[in-house]
This record gives sequence, C-alpha cells and structure tokens, in this order.
Amino acid sequence: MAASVTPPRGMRDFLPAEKARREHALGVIRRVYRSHGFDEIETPVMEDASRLHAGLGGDNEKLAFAVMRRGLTSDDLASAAASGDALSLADLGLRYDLTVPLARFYATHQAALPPVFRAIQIAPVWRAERPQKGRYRQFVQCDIDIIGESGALAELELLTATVAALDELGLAGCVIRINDRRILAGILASWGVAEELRERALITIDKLDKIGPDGVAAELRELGIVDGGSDVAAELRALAAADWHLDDRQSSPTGASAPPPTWLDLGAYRDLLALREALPGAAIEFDPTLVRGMGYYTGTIFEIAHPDFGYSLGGGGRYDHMVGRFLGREVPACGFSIGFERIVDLLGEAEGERPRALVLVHDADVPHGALLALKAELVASGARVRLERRVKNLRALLDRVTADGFDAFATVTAATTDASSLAFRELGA
RNA sequence: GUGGGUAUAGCUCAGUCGGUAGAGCGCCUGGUUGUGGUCCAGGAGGUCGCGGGUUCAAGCCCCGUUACUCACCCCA
Repeated sequence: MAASVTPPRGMRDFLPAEKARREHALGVIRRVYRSHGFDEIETPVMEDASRLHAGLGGDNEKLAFAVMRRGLTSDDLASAAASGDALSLADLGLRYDLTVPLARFYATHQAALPPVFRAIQIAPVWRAERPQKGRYRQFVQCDIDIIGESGALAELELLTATVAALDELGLAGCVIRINDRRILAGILASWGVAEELRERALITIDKLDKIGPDGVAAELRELGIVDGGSDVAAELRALAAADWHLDDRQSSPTGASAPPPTWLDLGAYRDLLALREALPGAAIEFDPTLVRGMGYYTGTIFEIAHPDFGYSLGGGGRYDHMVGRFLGREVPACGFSIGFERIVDLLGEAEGERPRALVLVHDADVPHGALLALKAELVASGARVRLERRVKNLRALLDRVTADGFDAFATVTAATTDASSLAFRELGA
C-alpha cells in the first residue's frame, strides 16, 4: 500500500460512524457549557511564532509546529543554518493549546467583552509529539475559561460546568484531582528551595506516582535542589498519603488533635475545602503533589483522572498573570479543559432523537426523475433518505446501511409510482 | 529524544525446510431466486513497505531505511 495515502503521522481521518459519535459528544459538551452561561468563540489555528514562544507554553513550546515565512531566499536558509536558529525561518505556528490564543483574543477584544468573560473554545490543537495510545499530534480540546473573576466563584463555575458535562456524557468514574500552586510553593519553601529552582523542582515532584518518594528525593538531591540532610522522602510519603482530613479537624477523628503540617498553606487549603463543600455531588480529591506542567498557573490547579487510564483526561487551573502579558494590565483568569480525544472513546453509542432513516433500493432502470420525486416526498415528510442501486447480494448492502443507522428499506422498480405504494421493511432487529 | 513489535489483495489475515502468491469477506460478470436479505459458477485485483546484500533461487535469511503501533520522557 502506498504510504502517501495515509494521513500525516498522529493525525486521523474519521469514518462516518466515528464522526457521528464525535459530533454527538461535542454537541453535548457545547450545550452543557452554554447552559452554564459560557459563550463560544473561535480563534485562528495559527498565532504569531513570537507569541507561541513567549515562555507561556512550558514544554509544549518545543512541540509547536512552526510555519515557515513565505518567500524565503537561499540566503535566509544559509544564515539560519549558520546561526543554528531554524526557528528564525518561522513567523507563525500552529497553536499547541487554546489558552495562549484566548489570552491574546481577550487582549484584542477586551473593549467588546463583558467585565467577567466566560468563554467556550472547542477546537483542534497541534503538538509535534511521538504519537501513542491516547496521544495524537492533532487533537480537540474543549476549554472553558473565566476571565476577570479573581474569586473562587470562577473555580466553582468551571468545576460545576465540567462535572455537568462529564455527567451528561454518561462518563462514570471520573475523579477531579485538585491542588493549589500556593501549597506547592509552601512545600518547597519549607524545604528551603531557592526561588529560581522551584519550577524545576515541580517537574520532579510531578513524577512522584512513577518513581516514588525515594526516586523523587534522589533526583532532587542530584539536581542540587535540596541538600542531603533533610528527609525529603519521608515528607513526600506524608504528602502522598495526605487527604482532606489534613485540616478537617472538627470532623476527622484521626486528625482531631494533630496540628496541620508545617508545609501546608492553610489559606489555600481552606479555599480548596470550600470548593469541595460547595460541590457535594462531585468526586473531588485533594492531592498536594498534583503539579501540572504549565508554568503559568498561579493558584488552583485541577486535573480529570479516571481509574482506567494512566494519563489525565483533562485539566486546568488559575493563571492570573497571563492575560497581563498581552494586555499590559493584570486580569485574573481561570480555565478548565476536557481532552476530547481521551473521553470520546469512553462513550457509548450516540442516543437521542433523530429522523427516521430510510433506504430506497432501486433497480437500475428506474428513471432518475421518478427516484428523485420519491426521495423528495419522503424528505419533505421529515425522513432521512438514501438511494442505493440494487446489487446482486442484498445482504451486504442491507448490513452496511443498518450499521450506518438506517431504520428501514423499500425496493423501487420502474413500476413504482408514488411513495405511498412503497413497502418498507425494518432493518436490524 | 529512547526502546520493543509489526508491514503480504479494497478489508481481516495465512504462507511450513528459502523453490515464481493464498483464503475468507467485499467488488465485477452470468445464471438462480422473484415484492426481493437465497444459492451456484466465473472474473478482476498484489512492486509481498522501500533500498541494498547472501543464494542457482528470497514474502521467508542478513544490513539499512521508511511507515504504523505499543511503551518511556512529557502531556490532553
């Protein structure tokens, strides 16, 4: 088979049945988000390369597809080769997330937007990664963001809407892991980690569930982030075992007499407790070791976990300084993203109301005009209608249209005069 | 960026010890059936991913390469 007919690596075609499933799920998400008061916007798939590489995308910046400037000369290529700076040949790039474009969008259109802007973005993003299960180089994210609200109401609305969307999709077993960057900062401060090493330290802490407390402690020592004397591994074990009871002393018998740990930022933790209390129906789990890669998060961070998957199904958090990078004025912001590709496979078949779908199996000698008149009559009555020329082996044809979701078929011969004379037989069953 | 697996017809896959390429399904044709989902016969369709090498002879063995895929890193 010719390799040239496959889609680009990590990018996919969707056959009709899969496309229908996807559109159904997207419709559910869009409807739920809208009902929670968010407004959908759209931004271009490309942004200026300088904006994509402004240091806001973390490691994702390295994965950005760059778009070469038009009209490059051989001198341009030679000088780029000489300087070793291939990126100088690019002036645009494909977005690797929807948050950076949203911040740019808000800065551009702020005058036309309400003081508190609730945005929906459902769109593909691109990352030049090595594809594998659950990881593609083009994938759809479903983002909701609230810009201009510094209080916890933003987090509450985002969590409520996201939980409602997952619920409406029929997705069972999802857990929202939650933490706050301030808690992480408190932990690092208690270890005496220097300010400039904290981002690097967080990357290592993020590996906790993979390499364990001893592995993380060893890596932190190797990197010179903590000194050999402190017992970081023991603290990490305590962190990993931490749960809501940490400050829930009134209701927790085990913690009733214990003082809160010294590393815990009590202010941030009480905010998280308040979030949980406000959302009694949701499975929300406190995890002080939850990090998330993006460096732009400033406060609450969250992630959607599912027991069947080693990777997260979505995530988000508060990023109060990003909009300011584009606008020159601080505007608080918070967002939550559902990783569409990672949930769509968990969903069952699309249900819901749809028109009755009919197939007209016609002989080859039926005049086109007569066929189209029959079809038009049925379409006008509200049905979905497909014409299929009769083939030798009807079974294959009927199996196929049944799989495509058609409900019934009738045969049409040259003698068929009008739709009322058609004898429909039910498919499937 | 690192490691493993895979690559043969439109699809799913066989192919033994190295001896010129196979099945099922689908597709086309003829017949059969006849208000139709049956059956029979025939046919088309392959650069065995690509390039080298070994050999009298390579789908099969060796080297390289590309693609797909799984895992790692990181991520949604």
